[in-house]
Amino acid sequence: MSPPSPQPPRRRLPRQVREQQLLDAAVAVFSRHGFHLASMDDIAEAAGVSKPMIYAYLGAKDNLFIACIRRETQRLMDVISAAVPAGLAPEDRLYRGLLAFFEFIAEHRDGWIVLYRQARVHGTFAGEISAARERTIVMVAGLLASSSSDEAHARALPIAHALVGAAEALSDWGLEHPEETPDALVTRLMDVIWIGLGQGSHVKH
Amino acid sequence: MSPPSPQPPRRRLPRQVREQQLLDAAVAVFSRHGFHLASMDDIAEAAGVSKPMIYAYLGAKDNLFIACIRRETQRLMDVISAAVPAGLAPEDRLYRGLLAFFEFIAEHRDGWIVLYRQARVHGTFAGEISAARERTIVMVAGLLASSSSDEAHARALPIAHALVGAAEALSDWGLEHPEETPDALVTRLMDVIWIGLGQGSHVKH
DNA sequence: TCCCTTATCTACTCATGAGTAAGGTTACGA
DNA sequence: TCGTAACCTTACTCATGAGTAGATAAGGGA
Repeated sequence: MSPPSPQPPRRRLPRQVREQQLLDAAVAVFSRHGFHLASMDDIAEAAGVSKPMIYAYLGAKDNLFIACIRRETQRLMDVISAAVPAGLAPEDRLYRGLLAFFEFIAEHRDGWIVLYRQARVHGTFAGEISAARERTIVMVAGLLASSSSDEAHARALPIAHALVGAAEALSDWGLEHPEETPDALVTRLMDVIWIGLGQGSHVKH
Repeated sequence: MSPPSPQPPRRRLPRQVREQQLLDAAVAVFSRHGFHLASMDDIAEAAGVSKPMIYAYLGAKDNLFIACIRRETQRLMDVISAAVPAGLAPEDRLYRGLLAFFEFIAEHRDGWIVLYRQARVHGTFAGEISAARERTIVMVAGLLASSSSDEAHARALPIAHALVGAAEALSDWGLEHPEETPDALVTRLMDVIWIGLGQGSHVKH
């Protein structure tokens, strides 16, 4: 009998590469199982590496999770910022921002939404997310307010909250309907918030 | 010196009363710490009772959590159903439904939203919540669709998702702004979804 | 060729918290 | 008054999983 194949050959990789692999694995596992049910062993296994590596590179579980959140929020922010150039009409800016958002979600299918919701729930990480979320909402409020006065902004804030909530919920729905393009999602949402349901006989058919 | 008061006199209570106390305590603790960080000991202590009581009355942790969700969703459903009598115009039905929702949240301040989000996140309980949530959404879609044809209903569904998401997000915002009455919240939301932001110069000031 | 730094592993420790066994105590009915 | 059933407790067991100590190997530079 052949001796049990001694070791699967350990490939040494430069730190930065391994780190990204670890984050990829962590995002996947956290999304699937949730923060608490995801064990460090699971993540290590998913990354094809042993547990102490994670501690060496990304630190304890909390840190690892925060690192995931940071990387993913940053990606989302970058995508949206890039999609909304200054100097467009509010309607267009809103449209493009929403489109970028829905496209991002569609690309990250499983990962993003779940990870995001995880983070909102646990008090430990809520700060991390609410900061990013709050920035988004303020930005959206900026798009909505016609004048740049403080008062206009204050009036727009709760509406921005509602709008962001609507976009999140709609992207949830979109995940269950893969045939729905991001563009179609934006149109649905814009129809409601820009035109309003009161026009004509509610939802047209 | 007085001998240490031997025991705080144990009050024996009938099962049904104790059960409700346990659920109250569980909702409070789950809301504050989240499902996983809430220990059965915490809950027992909050209820002023020892751990095995929980197991005797409500069963294991999962069961206890589901019992919390069931009781609280039922309460919300009851409140909303009662607030939306048949035979009103869609706009009024929508208005009253939303009002009931915001009022419920305001009354349950800490408890509801957090508990609810918990449940949405964990795969184990997601089914429990999505059923209730789906029912709500279908109901809202019914309010929105002008005709009762299947097609009209299908068109209204994603909008209902967005609307429910918006209401949830707005109630989050409302919790941070206690001076905001439920009625004011409904008005803000109705202004957006019924009239639309495109009218006039976006958000008025 | 031989270091020596960096990457990586195996094999633990130890706290926490779910769940339980077995027994004490109170109230109510006969 | 005396059971007896329902209520309630103390004091455990035991699995799980976070985090770590210490050894091993790979590969680039001298």
